[in-house]
Amino acid sequence: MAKLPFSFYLNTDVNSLARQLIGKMLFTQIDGEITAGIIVETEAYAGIEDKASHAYGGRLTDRTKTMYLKGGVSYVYLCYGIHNLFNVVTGPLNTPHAVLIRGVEPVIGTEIMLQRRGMALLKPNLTAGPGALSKALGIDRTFNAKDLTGEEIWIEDGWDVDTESIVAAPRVGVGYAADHALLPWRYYIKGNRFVSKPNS
DNA sequence: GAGTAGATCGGCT
DNA sequence: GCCGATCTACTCG
Repeated sequence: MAKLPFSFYLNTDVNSLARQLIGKMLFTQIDGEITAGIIVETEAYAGIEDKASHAYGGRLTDRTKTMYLKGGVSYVYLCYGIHNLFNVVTGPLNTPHAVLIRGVEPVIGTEIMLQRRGMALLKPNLTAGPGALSKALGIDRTFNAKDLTGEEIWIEDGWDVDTESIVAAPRVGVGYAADHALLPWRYYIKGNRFVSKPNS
């Protein structure tokens, strides 16, 4: 097992990258406690031309400026005032492409994840859904703009998922994006229990 | 099990 | 002021 190299994140094709991230292992280390899970669901957000993206039309604010960074850092932002959503920034500098991680399957530190979520039993909803997985892995806004090859959060190779097990479907919760809402830019492992609810 | 409301921050119209 | 890349708790059947 080795961390994915910096060059992995510089791919300019977000959709290709979103698909490649399926089956990878996402790690966090907080106060010496390591938790990790296999990525089973992602969504691609393609820069300034994607109406569902925060960077649509070149929008640049304190929050979204992270997306304009060089690939290989995290973009964590607050949604609905409550949930921290974790994205992987990809592509070269000033190309605001990002991949939203929507679901992981717990592998390492399951006890710690349960504790963070205040749950007693391991159920799929521990880490199914972007808000849920962030909380389980201990990701909050202090992880924004972190180097994904560092010591606090990183990604390694995980499962070998064959192409036929990866399904492409429309993205979730972006109905407002009009003609871009139906693009099949959501990817997930067919039949996996930790894929978020709507659809699957 | 399905449907609805509440939580609560950043960025628009 | 309203709505969003959401989740949970609470109601009613």
